[in-house]
Amino acid sequence: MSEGITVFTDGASVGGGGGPGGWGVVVVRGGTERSLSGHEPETTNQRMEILAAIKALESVRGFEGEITVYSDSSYLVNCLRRRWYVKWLAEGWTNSKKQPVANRDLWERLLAAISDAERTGASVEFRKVRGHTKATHERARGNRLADSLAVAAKKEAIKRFGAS
Amino acid sequence: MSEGITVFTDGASVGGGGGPGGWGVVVVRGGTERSLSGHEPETTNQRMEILAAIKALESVRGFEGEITVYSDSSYLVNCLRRRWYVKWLAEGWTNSKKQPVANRDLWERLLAAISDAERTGASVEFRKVRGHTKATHERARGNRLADSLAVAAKKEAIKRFGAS
RNA sequence: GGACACCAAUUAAU
DNA sequence: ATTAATTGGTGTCC
Repeated sequence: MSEGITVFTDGASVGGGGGPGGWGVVVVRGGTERSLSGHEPETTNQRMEILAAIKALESVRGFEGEITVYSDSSYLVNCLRRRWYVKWLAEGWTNSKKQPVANRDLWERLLAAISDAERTGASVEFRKVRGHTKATHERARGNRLADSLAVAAKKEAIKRFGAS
Repeated sequence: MSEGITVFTDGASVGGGGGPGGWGVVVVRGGTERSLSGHEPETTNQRMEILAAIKALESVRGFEGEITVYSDSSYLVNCLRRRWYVKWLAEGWTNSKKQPVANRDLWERLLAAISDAERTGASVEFRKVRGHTKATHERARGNRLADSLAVAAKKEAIKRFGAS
């Protein structure tokens, strides 16, 4: 029987606004855990949250089964669960204020990654987790791990590219 | 030639949140040092930091020359250096979260004190110092002195008005 | 108006 | 070293 994959993602950036940032991903499959992370010289917290999800899906490409992605970003999770993107696609990538949707490049990559996964036999579900919880259940632990990776990656970015 | 004035300010309060608190100011002018302090029965650390700066400027009223105010409060220093107050004034004293700006009464007194000093021929500059440093340079020493005064004043407040 | 993140600093408590 | 309280900022959407 095909066990599903559980993924935890998180992003971090200096100042929340423009600056160095990092992302972290923890992939749990069966009893094993894999983690990835990366950084960027100039980004935002939101971009890192989206990029983490993209990297997560790209890292499990070809998997046939259920993929559950946990994130503490309502920005990311609501886009998928509440299907904001449907409206964005229909309206030519403008939001409810008629402004261009931010981070369109990453949203498009993410939607493509999801489509790709589903085309090859996976199902993808996004779920919200509370960030910064002291709880001990797996979701909380996974989120903390992803957070650690993101923060470490962000620090690496600061070291390489200079602080804000 | 007119030597500048250097001022060190600090505030302290019980619990960081509401409680008794105190402030301390050290004024260095030429070779001489003057210090002031005071306390309040119910205040916050932030209010004490602002009040210390107000008291400092009021204590050198009429001075014509450069006044440098050192504080370890980024709350205080950022407001002045990053000109948060310009936005607050323009937006009717609401912050970026559309909430009323906290401690408006003290900010207004401080801005008035600065205007007053500049109107009478002084220039005022705020600078950040790291708090609780063991360094030996003058800024660190001044900050420690101001800190001692603030803490002593806070203790006096506790004695007079009861602990938290 | 609502929501979730990201970040900064200070102050304290043990 | 960790937990908790205050203040401030930006990123984004509905």
